[in-house]
Amino acid sequence: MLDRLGDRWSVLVVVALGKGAHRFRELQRAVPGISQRMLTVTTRRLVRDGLVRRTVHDTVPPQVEYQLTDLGLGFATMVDGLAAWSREHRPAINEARATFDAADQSPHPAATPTPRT
Amino acid sequence: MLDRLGDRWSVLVVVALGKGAHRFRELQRAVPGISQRMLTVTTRRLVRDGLVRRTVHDTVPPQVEYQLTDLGLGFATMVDGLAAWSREHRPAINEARATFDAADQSPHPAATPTPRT
DNA sequence: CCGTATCCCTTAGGATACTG
DNA sequence: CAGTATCCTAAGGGATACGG
Repeated sequence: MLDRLGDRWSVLVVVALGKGAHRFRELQRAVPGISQRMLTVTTRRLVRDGLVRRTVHDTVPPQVEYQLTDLGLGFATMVDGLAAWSREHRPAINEARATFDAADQSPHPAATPTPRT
Repeated sequence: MLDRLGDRWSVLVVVALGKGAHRFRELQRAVPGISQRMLTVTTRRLVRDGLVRRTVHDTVPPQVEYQLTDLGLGFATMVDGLAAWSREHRPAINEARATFDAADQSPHPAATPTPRT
């Protein structure tokens, strides 16, 4: 499944569905920036992997509902763990990036005695 | 960091470094299939994010060592959790895929039975 | 409303060659 | 050994238009 993680949209859709079942349009609004095409592609992939169940209500205006399966729920839980970790450590990462970027943007200052503090 | 997860090579490199420090070439061998270019790109990204520390030993044949920082170690732990989960559930996912694939390949047995081999 | 199919552009990333 | 730079192809993904 590490390859499914490599799929940015899949992760976001799973997170969105973790908050409850959604219809197609709802889901699109719940995942800002996703195009109609990618929503279709992503949902199909998730359904195929057994992480999401797709229910079609054959009403007058077509209505399709997407919800996590037990498997998908487990996956969502794992992803939430990752998300929590990333939130917790984002500051540290941002600091590391800032330090790194500052470092190689001053290639040749007369004296750069490792400016610390 | 969810975007770093979306980076397949980053994950694999972190996992490899989770087993100990490595030199450039060693790392390349430890991550089957990665090209020299992607190894460079990936390691730089990880160093920038503060997940990996890069140590240059200025010996006659250049020698560079990569190792996880504490931050990287925490990340590696999370990823291991994911990997464990995926291993545990791979059978279920494969079954779901097989079922799905079998389902939409026999839509209408009456005519045009989708000549497959 | 819920998709599917087409066009098209941007990017990831492999192969290769060269420097320190 | 450890990269860096260049080239080039394939895949990802947005915009749009059409079918059920």
